[in-house]
Amino acid sequence: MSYSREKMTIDDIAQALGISKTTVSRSISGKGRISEDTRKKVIDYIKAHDYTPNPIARGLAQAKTYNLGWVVPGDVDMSSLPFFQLAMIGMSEAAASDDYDILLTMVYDNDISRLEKMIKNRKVDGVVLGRTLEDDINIKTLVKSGIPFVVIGSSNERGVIQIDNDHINACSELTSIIVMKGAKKLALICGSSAQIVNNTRYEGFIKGLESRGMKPSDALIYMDCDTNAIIERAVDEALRNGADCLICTDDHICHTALVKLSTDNIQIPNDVKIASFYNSSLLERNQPPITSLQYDPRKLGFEAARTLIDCINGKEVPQKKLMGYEVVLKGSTL
Amino acid sequence: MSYSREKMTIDDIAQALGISKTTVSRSISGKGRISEDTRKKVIDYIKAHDYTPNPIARGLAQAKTYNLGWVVPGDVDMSSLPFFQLAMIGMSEAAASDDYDILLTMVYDNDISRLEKMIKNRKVDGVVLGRTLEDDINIKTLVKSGIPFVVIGSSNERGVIQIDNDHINACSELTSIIVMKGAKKLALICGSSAQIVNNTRYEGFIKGLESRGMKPSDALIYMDCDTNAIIERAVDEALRNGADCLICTDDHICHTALVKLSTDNIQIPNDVKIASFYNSSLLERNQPPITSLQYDPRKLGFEAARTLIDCINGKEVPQKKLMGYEVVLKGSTL
DNA sequence: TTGAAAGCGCTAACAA
DNA sequence: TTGTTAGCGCTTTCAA
Repeated sequence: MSYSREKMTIDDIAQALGISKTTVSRSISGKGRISEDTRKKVIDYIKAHDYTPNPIARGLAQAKTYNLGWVVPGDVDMSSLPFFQLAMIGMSEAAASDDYDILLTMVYDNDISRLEKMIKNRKVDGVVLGRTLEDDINIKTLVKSGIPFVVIGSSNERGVIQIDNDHINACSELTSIIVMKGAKKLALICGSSAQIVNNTRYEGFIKGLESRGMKPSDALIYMDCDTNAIIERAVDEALRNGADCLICTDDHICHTALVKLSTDNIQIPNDVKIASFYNSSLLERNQPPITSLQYDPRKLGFEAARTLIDCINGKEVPQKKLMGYEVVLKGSTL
Repeated sequence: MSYSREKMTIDDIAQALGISKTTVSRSISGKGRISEDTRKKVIDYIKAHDYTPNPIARGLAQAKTYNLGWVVPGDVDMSSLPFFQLAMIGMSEAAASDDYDILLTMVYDNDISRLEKMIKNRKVDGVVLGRTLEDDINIKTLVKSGIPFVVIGSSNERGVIQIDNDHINACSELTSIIVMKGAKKLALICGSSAQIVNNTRYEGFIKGLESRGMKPSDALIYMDCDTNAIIERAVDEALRNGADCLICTDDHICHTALVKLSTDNIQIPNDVKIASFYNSSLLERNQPPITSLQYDPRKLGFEAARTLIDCINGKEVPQKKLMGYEVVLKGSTL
């Protein structure tokens, strides 16, 4: 294969074959009626001469870019990095199979100018938002712009297409199992309630309790554990109040809790059990291994891109799609 | 701000202001001589009406895309995901400040078709390759294509612009310190020699030994520890041969070694010391904490993008740029 | 089934 | 300093 930079155009092909540009264009796109003969002639010529249409020109003519925007927060903690990377890989697979590319944009809590610019510049045909917040300015911006978009996560905003893990049932199931296995006093150590996913996990937790005939008040709930200090304090307090199992909403929290427990010489699972509603490599080598929920971020990204492309092409898509999960029981809740 | 999709063009502005398209274009780009008066008039109008030029059209006219390609392996192990994510964030910062966007491409060991396509489609003005291999097909492809590109990592290929961590000095320094602190028999557990970085780390290790008057043969060297089984065997053998310190070339290896040591009930640092040539969050919560090298992948990405943009603009850039590091001594080598 | 011609929105020679 | 005029490479009416 040669990547000759000297560009062959649709015109060259037309001339070489003694037909018109239009015919060549139609043969390539498959639009409009064309005789099989000429069509084959064109295709063969293209293959033989290794021609690639210029997508920029096509973009100008069709007002399309064949790019999908991928919007991720630029200031997340280390432990959620793999999630975004995997979702991106999934997206890229779905996109590639439809000849779309992924255009990356970073947003920050106090600065979404890059997203605004990407939209105004019309550099993408649609957008996937990698994470949702309560009262999300990114979503508002996207809605207002009228550009097709899909979010990974859930949203209360009207009409937003959502691809999410089935957090409610997953968290509920894990909670329920833990209660069934004998835990009497659960403590939920929950991350920032600004992130919708944490509220969803909270709901699942409650649902799990109730499925076992317990009430929210039977548990110890610590919301908005944003910093390591707050997490440690929550762990402390939970133990003092007689918690026999700590449930962490993500692995960063769980990790911090584990460090705290280890420092205080508290044994798992003998002194207290622990589980996490999200698992990453951070926890996998812990001794004992940590009971947790397992999702597939890659699939999430894949589905988001597929759905977005359908949107762009004007197909009907479901407003919300939930992906599966696995409950992985390990030594930390024996 | 309004994202009105009804597109204003340069023509509309020209007409509204009673001047020509050219003048408008020149006012915006700053190219060519223009009176301050008309220039200001145009700029004001644009601001007042919230006009944004269509980059696709500009791209077609200038044969530029204002996109940088970001090429990453799609099949890496979990532990190196954060590295790529951070490098990407850095890239995106540098790109944004020059009004470039990042276009993502995934490559696989046995399939670089996405990269080839990105190049042939002319969807990017240049490319950053996120990792280098010995005899790298991606690099060969890029060289052949003639497109400007920069690699993160090192390469033996002629004329390739490289941005890399200063692995040699970093690894040498860490090795040297460990010897100085009393280690007599070092074992190097090294990853795949298909990745250039591992060979570079090996070199640094040797250099460190020699700086203390030791010879390579004074150490135990295990190359190509690609799988967990091989790593564990290497650990086993090293200990049997009297190693008093294991040096792992990356944190995945280190992690696996730690699990093995823990299983075998071998105490760190009393029975054996351990250190890693690369550190990620995987290791940070280990007890005892692990001595390791610390780099800044974000800076690496930033520098790569900056350099690439300079390349694209025809500036002279250094063939190779090395970034700093920190040696972080922790309890695992006490 | 095919072609001519206009146009997508911008840039850049060349003139004036 | 400004304007005229061709394009950039492709798609898409409209006619033939």
